[in-house]
Amino acid sequence: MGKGRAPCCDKNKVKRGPWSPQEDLTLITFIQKHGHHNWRSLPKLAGLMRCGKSCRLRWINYLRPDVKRGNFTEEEEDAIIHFHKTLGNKWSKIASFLPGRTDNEIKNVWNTHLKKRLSPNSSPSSSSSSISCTDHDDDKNCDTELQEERHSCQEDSPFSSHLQENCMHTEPELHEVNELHDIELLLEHEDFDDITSTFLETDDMLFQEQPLESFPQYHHQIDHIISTEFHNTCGATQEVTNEQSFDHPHQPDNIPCGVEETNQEFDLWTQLVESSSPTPTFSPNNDEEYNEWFNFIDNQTYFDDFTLVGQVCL
DNA sequence: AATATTGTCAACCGCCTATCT
DNA sequence: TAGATAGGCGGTTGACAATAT
Repeated sequence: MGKGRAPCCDKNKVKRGPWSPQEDLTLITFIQKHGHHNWRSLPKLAGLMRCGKSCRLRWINYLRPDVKRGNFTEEEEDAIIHFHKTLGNKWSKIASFLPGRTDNEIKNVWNTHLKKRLSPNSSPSSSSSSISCTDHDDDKNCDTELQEERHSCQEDSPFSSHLQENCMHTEPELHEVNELHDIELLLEHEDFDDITSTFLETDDMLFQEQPLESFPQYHHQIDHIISTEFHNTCGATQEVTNEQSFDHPHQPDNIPCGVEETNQEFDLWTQLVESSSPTPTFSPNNDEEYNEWFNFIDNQTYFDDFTLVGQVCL
């Protein structure tokens, strides 16, 4: 091997730059159908001319169903400032306290807004440099402080109550909701609005049932995606929920089908993907059709045997 | 109205770490 | 145990939009 690492992919053969709607749809559809066991091989299997890393990034930062969109609330910004004091530029760790927010997004917000907000008379680095654990090689201390932070979050949080709830994860999170029972529990919770408002835009409809018949032109494709083939792909011995084909934020990579990943299973996954019918290609004829389909996909976060039971908005 | 400047954020780069063989 | 590989992370870039001149 030559000096340095081999590139993860041949840069001459992969597309770069902004993702097209068509590519987004292809990626979403593929992951909905097969999950993602191996980012490197995923683009090839999905028929995308993209680097695996690019697919992963696009999925995690933009397409993943539980990504929260929209402006940061004051509570979230305060949280970022607070945790940045403790953790420094550990964006992924800070993101673990803010459900639905990605490290990339938090980093951008810090660099574009918060740094300036704090900087009029004090240098941006001063806040973090004063904390011992910002040293990158001191992760043990950081982890200790992180745990203390989580602990303090339960007792004496500097933030509002609903942020505490997010931090504590005591209530069912939306990305965990795939049972009507859970939804009912959520709806019954007295602070339901507070809880959901941290995940959803205010005007988003929760758990809005959307009949497949509304999209006759895509009925066949949709039906195909959520067909029993999904279950077959995941293996017959496991009780499978479609939720499990998605990333769970800030936890180890989701293992489709809820099984421990082994190489054998990865090989099996690859074989199944290759042997299964190709991921449907979507060719909306116009913007309207595209938007219709894309919105529908947005709403198709969780399925339960062909029945749409929940929505996590983008 | 045209141009320059500034702000925003998605995407890329390259390094580090964990895991596998 | 060492080398290879994939995933993850933080820093940076560049395209585009918004605002100022």
